[in-house]
Amino acid sequence: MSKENINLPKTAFSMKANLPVKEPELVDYWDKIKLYEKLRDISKGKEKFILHDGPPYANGNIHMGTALNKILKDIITKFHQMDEKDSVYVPGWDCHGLPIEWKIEEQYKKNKKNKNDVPINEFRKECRDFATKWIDVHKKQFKRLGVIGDWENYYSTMSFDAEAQIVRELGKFLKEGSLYRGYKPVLWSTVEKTALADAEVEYLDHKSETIFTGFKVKKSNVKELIDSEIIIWTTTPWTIPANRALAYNENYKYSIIKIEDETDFKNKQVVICEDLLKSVLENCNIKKFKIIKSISGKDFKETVCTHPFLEKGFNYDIPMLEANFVTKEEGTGIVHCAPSHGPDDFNLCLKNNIKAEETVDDDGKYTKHVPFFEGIHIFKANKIVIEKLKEHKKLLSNGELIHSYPHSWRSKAPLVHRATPQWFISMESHGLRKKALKAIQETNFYPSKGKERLKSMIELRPDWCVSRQRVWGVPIPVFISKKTKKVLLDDEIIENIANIFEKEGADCWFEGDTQRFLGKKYKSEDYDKMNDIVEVWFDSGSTHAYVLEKRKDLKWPATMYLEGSDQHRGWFHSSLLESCGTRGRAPFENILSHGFVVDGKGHKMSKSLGNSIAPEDILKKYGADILRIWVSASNYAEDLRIDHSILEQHADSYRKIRNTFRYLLGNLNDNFKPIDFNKLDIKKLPDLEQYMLHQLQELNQSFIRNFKSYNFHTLYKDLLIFCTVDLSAFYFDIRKDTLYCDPKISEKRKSCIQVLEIILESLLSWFAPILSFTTEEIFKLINKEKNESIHLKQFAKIPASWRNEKLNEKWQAIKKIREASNISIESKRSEKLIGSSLEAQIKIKLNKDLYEIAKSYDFAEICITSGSEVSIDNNSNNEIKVETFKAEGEKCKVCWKINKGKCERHG
RNA sequence: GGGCCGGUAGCUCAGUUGGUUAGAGCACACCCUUGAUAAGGGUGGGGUCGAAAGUUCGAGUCUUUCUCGGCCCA
Repeated sequence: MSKENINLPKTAFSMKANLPVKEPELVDYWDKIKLYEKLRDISKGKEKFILHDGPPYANGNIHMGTALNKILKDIITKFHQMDEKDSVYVPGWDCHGLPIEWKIEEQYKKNKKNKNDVPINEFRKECRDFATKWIDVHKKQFKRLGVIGDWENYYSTMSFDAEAQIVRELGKFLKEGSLYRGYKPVLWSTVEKTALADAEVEYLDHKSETIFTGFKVKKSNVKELIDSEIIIWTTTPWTIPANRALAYNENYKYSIIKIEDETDFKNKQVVICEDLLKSVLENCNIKKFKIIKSISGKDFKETVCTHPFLEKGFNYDIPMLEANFVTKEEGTGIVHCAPSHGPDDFNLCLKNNIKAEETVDDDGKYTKHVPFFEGIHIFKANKIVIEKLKEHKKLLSNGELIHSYPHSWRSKAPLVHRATPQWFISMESHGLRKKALKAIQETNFYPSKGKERLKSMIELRPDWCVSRQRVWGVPIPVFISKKTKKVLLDDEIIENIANIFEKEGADCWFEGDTQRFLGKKYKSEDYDKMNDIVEVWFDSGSTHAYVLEKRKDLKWPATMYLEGSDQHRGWFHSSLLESCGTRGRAPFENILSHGFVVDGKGHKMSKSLGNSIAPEDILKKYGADILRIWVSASNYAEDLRIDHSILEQHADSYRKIRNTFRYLLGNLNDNFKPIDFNKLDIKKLPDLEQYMLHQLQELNQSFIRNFKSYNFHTLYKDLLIFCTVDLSAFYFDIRKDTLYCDPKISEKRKSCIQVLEIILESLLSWFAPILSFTTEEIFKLINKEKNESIHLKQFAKIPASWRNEKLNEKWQAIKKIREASNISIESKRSEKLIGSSLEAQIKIKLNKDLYEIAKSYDFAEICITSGSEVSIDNNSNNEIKVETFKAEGEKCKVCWKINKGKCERHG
């Protein structure tokens, strides 16, 4: 008999995947058949699963983090879609904000153009065009990853309806009274001339000039303190001119000492925290001194000092105030307070009725409120301050310090705290903090540790500063009365502004007629129009209002928000606050957060380390399905490692899975007839087939459990092990004989084919959310119908009746015997007595219990040998004993089994 | 500098309330197969659980310190 007469596998599904070429074709196919529309059509009326997209910033090519995020979202939406839900995914983009503004400014600089010469709306248009361009690039890149969504009708924070709704949302806070105009120190960049958001700040090493200086006591309840100098240490000498107070800790002890060295401070009494005395004296190189008195921090009560620059016109009182933020970590245990240049200072002074005022202007120059220094830039003031202190014999010591200091992430310029008029949303005035904390309790977090993380941030955060002194954003829609200086509060006006924005976009705020915003009710000449814009976190924090609520295909609240774990402070945070402030609850029911992409060693990716890896390169070399496997196989609750060797491993796994499908398809000759699982009479199937269906049922159980709890790496691992261990090394291997060598009409072979069909259909559906391209390739091969897609299907439904615990126990025993047989066969193989296992004949001796199970099975078939004997062994302690002999006789030309006589099947 | 999270075989991950020689898949080595062949099968080696100290009869699993890494904050 020749090869033509046995049933060898035959399929058009090649082992060479060629994903980088085939995947883009499938992307086109999905476009062509309008997959997204079809999905919506077939899902009408079903329960909605809404994963609301956190908008990426429309700037630059996607990186691994973005790819991870989008693939994870896609996997989840597909899982729910195939679980019979209407799983709608609307991608969105974050468009306003400083980074884009900066890009355009950079272009101006290159072209020697001055931003101030350009009409504001021309500038805004360039920003808008820039964002639009990148949305387009991102869209293509995301689609290439296999992400299915409403790409035609995406949302963006710069669309007119978004800009209008952002105004309405702000209006709600304004009306309520929780949006207020405050005067607070914020981190300010004198280069960009704006306040910066937390996210725009980065901490870099910075060399600061440090000084020890003294404030002379003018009034005190402790007589030894009078005329003593209270010593402070600061790393920002330029804030000395803005000093208004000193802070001490009432729990500390302080020493009054008399300096006896030959210095400017000779015979002066100075005050330093007792525990810091040694280090301060060392730093100031003071050798000779006398301790006059030790006092408690409490004794500073009602003490008043004078300013070191008293003689330069700084003739106001400097009170000493109690503050628990004073620590013994560094300095002198007394902290100088400039309320316009530090949040702690500001709060302490506010509590004690010392108002902050504008001491430094937008450019970083001292204002008229500061005597002597007016007009000097603060970054040039350190030297002058030091010089003048010296001149007035107030400089105890000075030096330099390299420490971590806030910088602008764009310009890298050091930042300063500066009190400016800003708009805030109060955390307390209307119970926002309380509402938000309650909303967190009502939300499910994956992984659960996210809950605590978000909670602790909300508990501690200060009021939300929502204003920015920039151009590219949504204007804060506020008019202030010229006469009363009060904010105009009128719903009609807010709605009027929103309506105009809806039609024309927010650009119209900045030029043209102001009166039309005010309608007929108010006169524009009576009001000042604010020109601040809203910070971008408010934009994206409001997406639930202009996307979830506005679109009929979505629902509010969303089922899930999914982002990187950094968004606990970002989008999760701002969305929570915005929604709790305006609607009293969170805009999401579940939050899933994922870790960061790091290199193979767990280090963050950076250009300087050269350990980055671009999605584009992975797509070119491996294909999106490999990247999708990487996402599925990694534990997103932690950081996700990636490098070429890790991808290589996953590519190997991919080949195993692909080969499993190839075996299935080959034996079915690419002919697939769906089977009604419920009508299948499994009792008519051979024992092994029943067992495989039992396994499939078990796999189905764990599959459902794992996807409902978003445990994808466990889910993927289960599927992979099923392919390699249960199918390839077990079922497929055993059934090769039947499939290849039995006639097509054989019942046994037909049963096996049925089971192969069931396995193929099940695996195809279970792998579809992960291997979106490969499963589609297979699906198209076995489904000749046009315009169809695996992604329009649902998960295979495995009847619970396929579960068979008794049978499972039996097969566990059989597998043990099979293992023992393999070890025995291997020993003969290493002796070169046999090669293939078909050259072997095995004798199996079992204890009574195992014998009862095994006696009715054919172990030649199960162990793929030419013969087997099973007997009971009452005399041994071993439960299983296997002996292997060389099979004797003739090799059948068809099934290659060695028989003493003729082959039973093939003559 | 502070807060939170994490460090189990080369890789990706399991390890229930602390309890027998720490598991799986992949990778690796060797062998077999050449009728799943840019495949398949078998056997096997490999971790003392980031480090140290402690609690305990007993710790990967509890405590402390340290270390490395990540995120957030200053």
